[in-house]
Amino acid sequence: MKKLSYTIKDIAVELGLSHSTVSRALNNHPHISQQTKDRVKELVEKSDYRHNAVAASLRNSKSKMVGLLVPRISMYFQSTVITAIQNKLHEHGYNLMVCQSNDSPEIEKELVNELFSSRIAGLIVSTTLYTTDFSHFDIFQRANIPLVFYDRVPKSHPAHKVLGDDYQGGYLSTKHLLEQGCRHIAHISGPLTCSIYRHRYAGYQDALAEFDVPLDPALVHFQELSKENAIKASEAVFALPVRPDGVFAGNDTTAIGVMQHAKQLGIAIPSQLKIVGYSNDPRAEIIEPSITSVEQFPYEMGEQAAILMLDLIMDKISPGRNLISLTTPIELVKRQSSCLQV
Amino acid sequence: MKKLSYTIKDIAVELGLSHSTVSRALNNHPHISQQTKDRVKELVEKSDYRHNAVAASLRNSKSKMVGLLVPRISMYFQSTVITAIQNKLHEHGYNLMVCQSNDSPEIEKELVNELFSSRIAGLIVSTTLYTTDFSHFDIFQRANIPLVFYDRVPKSHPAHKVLGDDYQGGYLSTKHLLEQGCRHIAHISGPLTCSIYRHRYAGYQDALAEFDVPLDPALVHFQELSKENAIKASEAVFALPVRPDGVFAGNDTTAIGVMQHAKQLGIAIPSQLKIVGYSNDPRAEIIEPSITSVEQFPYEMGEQAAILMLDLIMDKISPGRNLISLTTPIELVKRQSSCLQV
DNA sequence: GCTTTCTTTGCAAACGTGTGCATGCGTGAT
DNA sequence: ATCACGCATGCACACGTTTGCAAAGAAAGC
Repeated sequence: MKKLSYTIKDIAVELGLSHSTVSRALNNHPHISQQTKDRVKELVEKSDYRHNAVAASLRNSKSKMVGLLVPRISMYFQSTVITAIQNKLHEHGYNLMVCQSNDSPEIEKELVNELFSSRIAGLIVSTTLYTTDFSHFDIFQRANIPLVFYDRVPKSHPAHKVLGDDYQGGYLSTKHLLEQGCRHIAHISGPLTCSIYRHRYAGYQDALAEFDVPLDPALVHFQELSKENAIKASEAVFALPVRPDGVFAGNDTTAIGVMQHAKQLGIAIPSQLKIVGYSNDPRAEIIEPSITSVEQFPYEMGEQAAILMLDLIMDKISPGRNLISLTTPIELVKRQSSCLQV
Repeated sequence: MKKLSYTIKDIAVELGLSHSTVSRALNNHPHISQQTKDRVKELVEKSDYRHNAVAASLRNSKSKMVGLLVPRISMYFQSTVITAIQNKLHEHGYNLMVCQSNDSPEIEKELVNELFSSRIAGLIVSTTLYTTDFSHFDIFQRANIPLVFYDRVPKSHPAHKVLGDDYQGGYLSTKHLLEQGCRHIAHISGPLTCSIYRHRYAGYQDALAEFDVPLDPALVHFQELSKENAIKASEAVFALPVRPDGVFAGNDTTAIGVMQHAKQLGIAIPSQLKIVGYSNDPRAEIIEPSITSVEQFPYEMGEQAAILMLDLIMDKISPGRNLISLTTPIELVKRQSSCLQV
């Protein structure tokens, strides 16, 4: 009980065996007698010996760790996805190494290399808002290590993807506002370098076109979705000669910011202004009036990404050229902010 | 460009050097000529070689990975702490392996062993609600691997700790309600197996005593802090012959549940009932009326835990005897739910 | 009793990196 | 010419585990 670390050699000498026998006993190798296995496992149980995953990983060139690279851990959507991924991986004996890029492409690139250094079994990624060059991820594909993108995915980069139906989210939100009578719908969303915002914008455009409502560039804002930016954009659109009667926001933080600003201006919601947010943040149903939002089912999305990753690791998927792209459905949750009657 | 993994040997033969020279060149060893270092680094730059942290970790018995074990990732408090820890560790070249126990002591024990298996440089833990036996953590101390608990910490187990001032939080919350005139203050909180709830309860008791208000056992509920449980406890206390005029809730989810239930009963807030929550969840300031809550500064707490961990790893602060216990202050954020005037 | 077969175990190499020690080379002093 | 010395590099082993192969012993068939 005085050593700092114990190895299979220690228990081998203790039992008068070779370390190979101990290794095989612990791995339930069929050529080892039951008696020996029992002796080994009994001693291991009551000792401070713990399997050294580092040594095993080196020897096998196999790892039980999956990397996860996200822009920010503490956003509601992301932390729920992480929860799901962690639970699902743990079910299958895998661990998770979590890194955050803080939406900086430089940090992202650095972390990709660090994660590769750790010889992880696979990498799951949601990119930064500004990642347009995806070549730093290619090392994983060249090394034949599974790589799965989710939510924020590369534009035209060949890779496995799990994504929400952002086009449909944008389309349904805008259509809903149009059906509620809105004709001047502002769109305050994130930078178009990012896949999800491009798709939502496309849905917004198509819905407008369907209702023969012309797109007014003055009503469209794209920037990082902070509360401050939300208020700035809000000030801009409410200063226009024709005030908007609807807002489709890129997330719920923005929707909340717009709503609070509108309240200050004395604009009645939903009668004078209707608002739709995105992601169905817990705050959306708590605020008054409650905010209509697009549910993305982040837990299910995380599970899908994890399952896809596990399948890729286990080689259950033909390793050839077939790239998998899963789209998880969204659901428009209608609340008071956009409907006179709910 | 056809191999799957490259090693220092590959670039050694490419340059006509030995792998030891390459290793030393990459580590900036002083005995290697600048010319050789440049040649090595140039080739490494343009190749697919990446340092193998697994092999280095085995050779050095040193790791650049810190483990984090939390009950649930996606709670606001925890995900903020994780964000802080990850950022701080990354500043110093360390990575983070995140596991969640889902508040199950069995899973926690299992994960502690898995984390040890990965030969992490240190472990940061917030325990489950029900962990009363902490012996599964001892292996880290016996192996001289830094171990830091935060928030939910062991009762009388010798270990480094970073904790919020839960006693003060409980005391100030209750005192505030008393000062606002409440005399029948319900306390709906988490299981007393968990340190933080014990401390908050002690603060609650002391504040009551200070105002000569007797503790009414019927007003005190301890269970897992879900919304469902909040409503159940709420129903119980509002069915009492003397209705409570104040509620000190163990978290904001509970405070929200109580508030919504009270609204349904037609109880006016804050005039007939005053409510204080805990953790200052983003929802607390958004709901109407906004909820008074205890800010725990989770980002600062995470940073402190990470800094302490890094100090332990680097300085090897004599890990046996001097146990460090840091208490981060709290702040009562007064809002409409508890004050007639704000 | 001898050979074959099966069961159980040990030996030694390998994974990729880091490092103590030895080695070789060039320079300058004696 | 010899020696000492500093500099740059190579050799070989170690970290702890897994695994192909060999081997020893027992059981079984002739």
